[in-house]
Amino acid sequence: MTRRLLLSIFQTLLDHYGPQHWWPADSAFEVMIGAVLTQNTAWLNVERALTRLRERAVLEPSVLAALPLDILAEAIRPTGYFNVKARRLQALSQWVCAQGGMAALKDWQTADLRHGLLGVHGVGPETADDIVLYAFGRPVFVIDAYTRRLFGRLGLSVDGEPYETLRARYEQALPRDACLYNEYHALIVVHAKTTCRTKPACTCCILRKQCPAAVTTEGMED
DNA sequence: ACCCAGGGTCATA
DNA sequence: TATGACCATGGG
Repeated sequence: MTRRLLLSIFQTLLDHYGPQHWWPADSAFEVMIGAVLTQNTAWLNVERALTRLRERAVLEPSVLAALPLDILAEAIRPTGYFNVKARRLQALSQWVCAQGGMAALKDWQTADLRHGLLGVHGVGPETADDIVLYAFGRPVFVIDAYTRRLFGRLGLSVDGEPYETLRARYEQALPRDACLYNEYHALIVVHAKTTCRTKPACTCCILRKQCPAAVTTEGMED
């Protein structure tokens, strides 16, 4: 696993798509809410739900923590899984309040933040890392389905590797830089949304140069 | 009509 | 530990 290769891939994506300035939100707490709402859900629908929450003036830990579940579920209806996510948002909001609010959480160590978030119902590894990186600006490398697919195609991982294995490997290979991880994950997502989903894409996209497998699979694509 | 989207939990073997 | 069912709306 070469740092050079990972940085070269990053540079190619950055040159092509430009800085993404993630996460799109007005506050750290809104990042947390968005992270839960976007679970297996298109971001457009998350924006609709966030707008509805804003209209109802409930985008605050103490308010959300006490909001009746049916009201909350109705507000986030556009994201799908609204009953499930209503409970998750409430659990997360109650946890934030119990820890003394967002300001108190900003003093926590990165590992404690991660561990604490993972203890909240409905917050798994990816959602926790989205929050740690994009709400608190800590250097954790987020692994999502796009990351798995891209790095898999580039020959940097194999199918079925556990989340922690991948995260540890990429964090070890790259400098521990929150700004780098921020842009890298955002660029992977943007790239995935604007490129082919079904083909071994590195043979037909801007990352062709960096893809060792492109040599062996060359000619198989149209 | 189909597939999938910036996942996670829970029950089962 | 490893699958599978389930959650559910909206866009292409």
